[in-house]
Order: sequence, then C-alpha cells, then structure tokens
Amino acid sequence: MSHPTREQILQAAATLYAEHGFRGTTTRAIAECACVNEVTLFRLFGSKENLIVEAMRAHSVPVHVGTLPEMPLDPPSELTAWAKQTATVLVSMRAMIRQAMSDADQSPEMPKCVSRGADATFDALYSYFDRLRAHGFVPADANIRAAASMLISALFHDSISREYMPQFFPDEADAPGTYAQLCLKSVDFSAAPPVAQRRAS
Amino acid sequence: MSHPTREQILQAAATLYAEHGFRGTTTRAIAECACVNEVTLFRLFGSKENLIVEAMRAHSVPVHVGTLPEMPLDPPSELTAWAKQTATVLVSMRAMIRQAMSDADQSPEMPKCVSRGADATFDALYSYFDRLRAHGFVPADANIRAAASMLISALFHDSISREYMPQFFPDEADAPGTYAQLCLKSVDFSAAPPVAQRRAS
DNA sequence: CACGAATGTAAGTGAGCACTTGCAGGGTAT
DNA sequence: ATACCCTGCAAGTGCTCACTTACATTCGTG
Repeated sequence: MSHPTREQILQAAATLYAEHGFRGTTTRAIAECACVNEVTLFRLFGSKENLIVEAMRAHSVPVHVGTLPEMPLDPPSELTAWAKQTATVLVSMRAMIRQAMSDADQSPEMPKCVSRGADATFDALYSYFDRLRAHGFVPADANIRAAASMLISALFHDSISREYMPQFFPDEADAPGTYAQLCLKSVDFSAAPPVAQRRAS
Repeated sequence: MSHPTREQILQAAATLYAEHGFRGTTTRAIAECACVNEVTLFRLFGSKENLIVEAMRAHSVPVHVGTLPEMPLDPPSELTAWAKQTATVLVSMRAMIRQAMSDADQSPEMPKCVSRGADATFDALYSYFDRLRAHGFVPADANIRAAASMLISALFHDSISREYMPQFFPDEADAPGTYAQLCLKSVDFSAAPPVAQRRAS
C-alpha cells in the first residue's frame, strides 16, 4: 500500500526545506506544493518536525557515492571522474546541505543527515587511497587520511560556496579534476608503481 | 558620546543570530539580551532586517587574517602558524557562518559578509604563495591558485563541520598544520630554493 | 450494498511575531 | 528653568503560524 500522497508530501517538504529552511517552510506551503490538504500533513506525520525530518532522511539517502575501482589502474583519471561525480551530487544537494548545517537547533537530526552521506563518501575515498598505497602508487607513510579529508573538503566548500564567491574557486568546468590532481600530488603519487610493495589493509 | 546601547544591541543581535539564524532570532530576544526595550530597536534601526544586517557587517569585519611574512624564510612553519590562526578565527565564527550561508533568501547581504572575509583570506594566502614562487620555493608552473583554494576549503570545512562529524577530520590539535603540509606538497614545495634539493623531514 | 479507511472542507484556537502608538521620566545643553 | 532628545513602559494591531475539531466526500473491498 504505497501511499502516493505520502511521497508527494515528502518530496514537497524536501524541496521547500532546501529553499527556506526549517522555520521558513510552512505547513501550508508544503500542502499547497504537494497538492494535498494541510490537515493531511498532520494526520500522516503528526507534526511539522516529524514530517521534515522524515523528508530529510528520505532525501539524504541517495548519496550514491561515485564509482572508484577495486583495482586502481589509472588513478589520476579514476580520481578525476570520481571527483566530478561527487561534485555533481554535492551541487544538487547544496541548498539542502546549507540549511541542514544551520538547523541543528531545530532538530539535531538534520546535520546527521548530511554527515551520514559525508562519512560514506569519505570511506569510499579513503579505502581507495588505501588500495593505491597497497599497490605502490603512493608511499606507505603518506597521510592518505588527511588527503582524503582535504579533497572532500574542497569539493564540499566548492559546491556550497561557489555561487556566493565564484572568484574564489578554480574554473568550474575542471575544478574537481584540479582538486583530484593536487590531492594526488599531496600524497606523493607516482604514476608507475615500483612493482608490488607491501600489502597494507 | 557614541551610543553604548547601540553597540549592546548589535552585539546581542550578532550573538543570537549565530545561534538561531534570521527567523529564529526575535526582536524581543535581542532586546532582552541587550537589556534595552524592544521599542528602542525599531527606533534605532528601523526594522529587524536592518538591525541584523548591520550587526553582521559589524561583526564580520574582524576577519583579521593571520600574519604571513613578506619575505618567506621557513614556509612550512610559517604556513602552519597561519593555518592555525585562520582556523581559530573560523572556529570562533562557525555558527555565524553557517547561518549566513543559509539565509541568502532572507537578505543577500548575509552570504556576502562571509565571502568578503573569505576573499581577504584567499588574497593573503595567494600572494604569499606567489612570493614562494618568486623566491623559488615552488616551481613556476605550480597551481598555487587551486592549492590556496584547497587549503582554505579544508580549514573552512573543518571549522564548520567538525562538531557534526569529528571522525571525518584529522586530529583537532594539528589539523591545520597537516593541511598546510599537504598543501605545500601539492605545489611541489622544496625547502632550499637556490640549491633545489630534496628536503629532509 | 455496506462498511471503513483515507482524504477534503470549513472553521477556529491560541500563541508568537514584527512593528506601532502614546505617554512619562531623566539627563544635558543652552 | 526650559527645551530637547533619548529611553522606558504599557498596550495594542494585524498578521502568520502550527495544530485541532467536526463533518462531508470518495473509493476500494468484502
């Protein structure tokens, strides 16, 4: 029994929340946007807070991280492709992210919706860097943890701040690739792995 | 005599804004926090929006960027010191930054208060990197623009997101220094400019 | 058809909001 | 002392908000 109205409402709530935040999103506006009666919101979700938190949870899940190969072959292009995918996802969620980061006093659940996605992204990138290390692309003592953090930070800051200060960031078209290249340099990436070094896991 | 009440009010408005954002900050709360009558707010500033925008402008100014020497001598330690100073400033303003980034629909002035500070920070760092290049610390073809952007992005993301996802970032104590070192690596920094050799760590 | 669950409609409640008005006190300068 | 400006105080206006109540309508299923 998949309620179609339920999905409409959650979608409307997520859209309006991204635009206006928690306090700026009224139940009346959600109802209008979802083409349902305002009373239906309360019958289905009980309260505005429940509704919006549920909408956030539903729409922060599709943080399908970009694809990073199990077996690294061409790290620069692989990482560039991943950075571009990640940037695209972040840009599509930038408004929601901005709101959620500032609505911690409304419901502590909102920042968590963001950090969950960020953690998943970080894990994917970190384990890829670990594979690079295992295959000898980067030295064993490289600070891959901090490097992964920095790359994601660059993508994050770019996506949520570029529209306010475009002159701050590299050219939009190849910014993700630029970040990826600098990141690889920062971990002493070398194109030709000196055979197979030690296996780290 | 410079109105003391005026400063009290601006201070209170900035404090409350950082905590609760534009819509969450009521004129009543500002008045109470500043120990003045609510009517005084409107007599002095006309409207809530005027008041808060003015408070933001007044309190986003002290983005006194950290000190970066005109003549670079020991870039790793100089940059580390600067990163730590910048991180401290960012952390002290994190709540205000988060709110301002999400209140663009309330007043387009708010994100500008943030971006102005960021631009000044970027300019300081970029020109320092330019000096590094001029003195031979980094090669002429290094992408110092993107590297400066990435370092600030790392400091930015760290300061505003760490409390929501502490496991994402390097250890708090030396995170700024770590970012600085990785950043220098990403621009092929070499310790000895005239006799370019490998640097010992 | 009968029943019940989901939805719509109309109206309203109580609270909080930004902002206003009118008036009274209190300090300062002329 | 008088005039003036700043501030406090009390009360109120008009609006919007989240949320409720009571009743009517639709629709699928047995």
